[in-house]
Amino acid sequence: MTNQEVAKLLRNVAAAYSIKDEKKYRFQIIAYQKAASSIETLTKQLKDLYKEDDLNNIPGVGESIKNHLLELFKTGEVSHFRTVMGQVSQAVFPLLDIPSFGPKKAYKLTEHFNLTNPKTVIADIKKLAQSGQIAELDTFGEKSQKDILQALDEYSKGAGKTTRMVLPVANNIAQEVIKYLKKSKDVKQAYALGSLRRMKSTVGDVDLAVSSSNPQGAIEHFMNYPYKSRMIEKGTITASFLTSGKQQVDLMVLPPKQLGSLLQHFTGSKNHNVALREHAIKKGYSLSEKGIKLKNGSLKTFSSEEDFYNFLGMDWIAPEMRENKGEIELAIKRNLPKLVSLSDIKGDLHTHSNYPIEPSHDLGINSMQEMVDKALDLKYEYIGFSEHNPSVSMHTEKQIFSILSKRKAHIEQLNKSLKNQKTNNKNVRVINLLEVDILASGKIALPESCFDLVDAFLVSIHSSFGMEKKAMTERIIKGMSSPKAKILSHPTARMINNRPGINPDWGEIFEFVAKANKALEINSWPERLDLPDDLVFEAKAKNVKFIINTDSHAASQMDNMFYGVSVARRGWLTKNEVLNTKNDADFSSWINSK
DNA sequence: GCCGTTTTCGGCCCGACTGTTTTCAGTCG
Repeated sequence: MTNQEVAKLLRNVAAAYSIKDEKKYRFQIIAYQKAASSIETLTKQLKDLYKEDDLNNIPGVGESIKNHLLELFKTGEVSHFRTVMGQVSQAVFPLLDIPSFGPKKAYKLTEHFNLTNPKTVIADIKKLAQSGQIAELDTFGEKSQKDILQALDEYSKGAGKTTRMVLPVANNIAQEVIKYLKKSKDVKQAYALGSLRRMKSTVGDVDLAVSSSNPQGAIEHFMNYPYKSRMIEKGTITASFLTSGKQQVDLMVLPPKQLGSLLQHFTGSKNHNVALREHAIKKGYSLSEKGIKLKNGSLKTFSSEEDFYNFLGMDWIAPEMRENKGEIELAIKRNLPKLVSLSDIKGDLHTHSNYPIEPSHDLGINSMQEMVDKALDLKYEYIGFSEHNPSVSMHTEKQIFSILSKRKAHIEQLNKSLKNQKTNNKNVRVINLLEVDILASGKIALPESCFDLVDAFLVSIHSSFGMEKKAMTERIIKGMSSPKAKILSHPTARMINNRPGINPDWGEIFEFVAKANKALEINSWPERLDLPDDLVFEAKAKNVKFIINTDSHAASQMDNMFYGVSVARRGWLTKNEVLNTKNDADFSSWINSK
């Protein structure tokens, strides 16, 4: 059972409790939901923690839920859960992933129409709505019935509560809508907030905030956005619509003097905000998007987010850190890490040119010279070319040696001409790297005779993703043990929304990497963002060093560095832990070290 | 059911919007 599935199970238990008696079980419901969200963000599989007898340190999981989990992994089910969930129709649960359906609505419908089959319940509800029977139900009406059909229709096309966009998709929507918003005289400033501002690897819906002295006017303008498919809601300070691509955009508008609390509130995360408000209660304050309610009941407003945090007795916290992982405590102690930023980056070490290396995977589309020009634009001091190794099955060892010899000479020639061209103190040095597969056996996909034709390897996994934990761990460590292997590229090999990624013992790999003076890559490709931020956070605690790379297959893609830096920031990395913030001389001495 | 820089008992974030009501329940973030 995966963490996702366990989390869903706990949420279902919470839903069953709220159906039974929401008041009576109020705090159990919150506890189960908290445990679910905590389990969802674990970096280790619960099942592994269970095997290692290590279920004691999961936040939100106490004695009671821990014992339920023990029973779950031991026997495959939990008698307490069965009792609680058995009191409602099993047909309730599939409905809970449909937007606008909560426990109460799902229960009322399944109960009244006696729906018991979880496999057909969605189709059953659709038929009932189409035949007009739902509108006749108490507390339902024509509009609710229509809304249900709408929600079911969108759900069938993939719009569930859990579907999420990758960052560039969300970013494009946000920029489009912001550009449109700024055309209105009622819009002073507009910002992208929520998980997009926190740069989470995926975004559920696009949250925007506007400061305006005429919120109604701003909302009207927002609602006239030309590329929307339908309105979801529209109030006096908030509104939402679905874009033509069926992505949800939420807006909140407040006057400029309340912009600080608005930014803070709408950036989240939910867990960060809850923790911040619990902290504020101890001081006698109550926080909301409107400002801070003081003990005497008056509302203090903030035009800047910095002032809002400062008033609570803490430093401003970078949005990427706002996940309630201890950032509030550090902000109070005025001891937050100074996060790495894009301008700290001095080189990109994972790029693919179109140099004819006859690789096992894809080539890039631009020449080395074109990629170098882009590196100069970005004011880098160095760029590493790391095309895939020549295909081992298609070539003899001799042929590979010949290809790599020519490539080495080509790079040396390129460096020579770059040195002579040096202008305006702008120069860049080319580093001769190679991305080499770690085969299932742990062997490197390159003959040893060719090792000296390259300065260093990025090693990576491109096949046999499903290996057992222990075998996978050994494979990676063996692959990284070659003295030339300095960087483990896109370590989990995940593809967001597509492939889950491998499951080795990360703790063991982190220890190896730190001890052997090697580095883990943070891959900036938006569908990868790999190492994922939560594992970066863990690896940092084990003194692992990182390199942020773009994995570009075209010069223009080197701009993706921004996304990788965001992953690093979400993992709380400072400049010291990111090796490609070093100057050329220092970086060179690391990459050539044995 | 969880948790501890006021607590091993007694607390537990805060508000917006809609559809159905005529003061609220349900959902969402």
